[in-house]
Amino acid sequence: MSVVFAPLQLEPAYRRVAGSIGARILSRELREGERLPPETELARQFAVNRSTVREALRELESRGLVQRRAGSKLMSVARPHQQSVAAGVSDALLLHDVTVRDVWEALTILEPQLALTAARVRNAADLRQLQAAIAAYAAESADARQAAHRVAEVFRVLAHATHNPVLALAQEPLLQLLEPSLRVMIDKVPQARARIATAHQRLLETLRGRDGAGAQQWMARHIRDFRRGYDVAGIDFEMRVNSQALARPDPGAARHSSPGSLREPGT
Amino acid sequence: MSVVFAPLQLEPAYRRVAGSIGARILSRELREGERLPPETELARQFAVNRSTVREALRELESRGLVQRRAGSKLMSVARPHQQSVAAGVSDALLLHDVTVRDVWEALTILEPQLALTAARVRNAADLRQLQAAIAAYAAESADARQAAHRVAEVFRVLAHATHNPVLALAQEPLLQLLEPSLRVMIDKVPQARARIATAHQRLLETLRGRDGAGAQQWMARHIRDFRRGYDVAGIDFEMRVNSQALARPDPGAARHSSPGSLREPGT
DNA sequence: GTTGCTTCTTTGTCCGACAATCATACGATC
DNA sequence: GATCGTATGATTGTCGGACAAAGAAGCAAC
Repeated sequence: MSVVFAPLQLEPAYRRVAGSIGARILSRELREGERLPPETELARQFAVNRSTVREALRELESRGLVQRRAGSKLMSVARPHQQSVAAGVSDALLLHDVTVRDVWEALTILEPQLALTAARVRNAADLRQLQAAIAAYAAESADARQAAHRVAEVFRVLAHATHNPVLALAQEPLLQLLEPSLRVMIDKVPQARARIATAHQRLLETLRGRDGAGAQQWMARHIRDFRRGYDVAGIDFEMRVNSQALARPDPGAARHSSPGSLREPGT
Repeated sequence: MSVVFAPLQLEPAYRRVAGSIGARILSRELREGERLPPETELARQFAVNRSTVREALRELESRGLVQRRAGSKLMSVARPHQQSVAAGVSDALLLHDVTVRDVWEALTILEPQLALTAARVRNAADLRQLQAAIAAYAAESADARQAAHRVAEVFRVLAHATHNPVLALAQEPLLQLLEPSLRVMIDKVPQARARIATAHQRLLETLRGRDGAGAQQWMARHIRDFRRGYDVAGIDFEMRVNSQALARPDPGAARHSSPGSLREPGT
């Protein structure tokens, strides 16, 4: 074993095609919304078969870099959607045996800081959105599934209020992993709903008053409450997060206040 | 517009095939390492053409759910690799116009908490890894590119020491986005290397002594130093993070101490 | 034990084909 | 003039078949 060679790797054509197109999108040479040539044309340009192009397109599609706009046949360049990216992260974490404790601990670390930041930089529109999201939670008290979803939605709006896409995207997988167990907790612990509502109100007040420290504290308490609720509900903290019912916000539904784009164009 | 219908969406076959296989992996019905049947066999079972199966496989492949093991032709079930998942997140953030400030702010929020947690739960092996990573940085003082990479590596080891895959995976995109600008900073600011080395030493000491508060403080200072370095280097904080030279840890290289699996089997 | 050969399997890629669907243009109808 | 129906062309989704290249496995030869 004195002479060693690096394993030379010839990538298959479909991956090189995907890489080539992907690189152009990443470098912004192809802009968002721009339409890709038809498959036959791509095949001609790359001098490969259409089947090869199609395999490449499937890869780009699942990376969220290209997308078919509703009612159109041609692919167009897209920016990966927050929730689909987060779904990939959730899947990965799921398969890596993440426990409820792991998710809860991450929330403990992230959310209070997030609330603190939001309290500092939030604007009037953020406040309105937060109020709306909180009201939506308060209005929905029947279905535990819905309620859990609304709680997650409040977190989303809060993250959005930080005006930092990095934070919003870092949080999203946590919410997706949290929701299933949260649903069970809300279902089993009667007093949970009221306690959550109270926390929401306090958060809204502190954000309104730009009271960073207060927001931080109330968020910390909010998250700590989750843990107590889990204990009462008899949810094992060391259990792997539930794979069955992963909460994926419906990508086709634009009716929520949830931000589809990570950052609004005007900022 | 009184009568409305939901748009009925018939998914194409290749996506249903991918979904079907993917669901079985997610539900752990197919276990990691298990080999998938050959494409022709899959085509037979799903009663579709092999081309269709191949398109489905490309999607699963790019989601990291299946993988070809070195020197094997058959696909085998895999767990998405931390760094490939994070690369997807990085791409998304890049295209969403994330600025250096956004990344730095997220680091400010996440890293001190991460250090605090690591100081609490780290074990002897973590300490050794951290020491090794820090030594690797100290040894490499020529190439700014290498140096930036080693700094990121220290962060990775630290996150690993929290024994929480969620935190490790949340951090990874930040590191990938940070590295290019960090490289420039280290290159342009002579005193940066020494300051980083000092921070590393303090971090190591505090972790050794399980001094959570100390670790938190030194990490906060470490990150704050980055900002000062950026100012000195004349890096515009409002600039979009550099797309060209995204730092992707070489996936084929297992020589680092960096954890390939998010969670070690024994935990 | 290594080397060389053969056979089989499986993938990567190609070619050609066709129905279904969308875009567009052009009349026909009210 | 606006709406509808229809013809036409472009494009995708899917299919069938084909073949070279590369591992895998077995077996013989050295």
